[in-house]
Amino acid sequence: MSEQATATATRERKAKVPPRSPHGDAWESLTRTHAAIVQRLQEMLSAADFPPLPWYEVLATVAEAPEEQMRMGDLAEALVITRGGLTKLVDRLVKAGLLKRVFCETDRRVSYAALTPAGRDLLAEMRPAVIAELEVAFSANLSVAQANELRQTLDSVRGSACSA
Amino acid sequence: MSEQATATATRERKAKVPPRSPHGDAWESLTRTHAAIVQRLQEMLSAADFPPLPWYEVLATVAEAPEEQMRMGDLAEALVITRGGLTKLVDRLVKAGLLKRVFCETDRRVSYAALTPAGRDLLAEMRPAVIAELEVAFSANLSVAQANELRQTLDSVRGSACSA
DNA sequence: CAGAAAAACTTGTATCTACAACTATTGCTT
DNA sequence: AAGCAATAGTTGTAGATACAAGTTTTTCTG
Repeated sequence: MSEQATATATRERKAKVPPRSPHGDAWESLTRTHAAIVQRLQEMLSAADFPPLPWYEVLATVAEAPEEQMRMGDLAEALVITRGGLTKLVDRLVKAGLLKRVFCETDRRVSYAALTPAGRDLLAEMRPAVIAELEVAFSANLSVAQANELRQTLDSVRGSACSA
Repeated sequence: MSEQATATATRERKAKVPPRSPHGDAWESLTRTHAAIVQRLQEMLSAADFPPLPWYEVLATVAEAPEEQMRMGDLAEALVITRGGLTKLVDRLVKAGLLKRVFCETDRRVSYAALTPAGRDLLAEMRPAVIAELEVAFSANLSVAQANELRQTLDSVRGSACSA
């Protein structure tokens, strides 16, 4: 069997590489679309003298949390970055006055990242710009209904990707 | 009482921050799902002693190109990374023997990244592992038909995101 | 047909991220 | 209650990426 495969491969080199699959193609489309939109957003933010995209993601995530504060570990998980990386990212936001650290009374190990007024103000400024950019990127080819459908599909995929 | 006061204060503070939008939610889902799957793939590759994900993406993209080679600029655009970044990425792959640089006869400015036999072999080894991981992540919640639909949706979004 | 402008790629630098080791605190087990 | 394991977060270091400036080759223009 592998003899035959090798012989075939010798004649037709590309046959050695397994073919693409529907799920693989969907992934390729997902990753390239993601990268393209990230690029657009970063260009826009940089042109408007806003902080980089990861800062926005932190602010937007913390703002959704109760009391506008979040445990470091939970925040890292939500953003899908490492805890070490988050520590330094939050350090920068704290230094910029956009977040403050809040220490837990009942468990001295945990610390929270909490929105400051300046952080809330900046988010309020950035959000419309980000959303406008996304509208341009999405709306041309995606109705609101389609956007919701897309979100549901992706959420379910993420559900299984995280659990396993 | 104080609960109500707190709730009101919270609501008033958050009112400064513009609300979320359907497209914004779709984007959030897209970016987090992307990150989650990347994380899974990288874990798998590292556990199997394979090179990191960007190497796979380079190999897979070059392998699809005619003659299994691609101009640096086109490759950078396809991967949605900067040309400077690609130069160094390809440097590493060349040093590992997976790619070779081919210089254009008619235009001495351009250079191609071309697959070596070792690069083709490695891709042939990695692809099944990557696809298997994606099948696990996707298949649980996505039929082949749904995967194709997802790909089409994302492709059309990318089309408008890139052109503008 | 010079000489400027553009194009393709590379390089230098500074920042950011991940990975692994480390500290401090809490929970569990006997 | 003592000691070991688990949890939460930080830090040190190495590697990777973006951004901007630099080099070489090609194209355009007067």
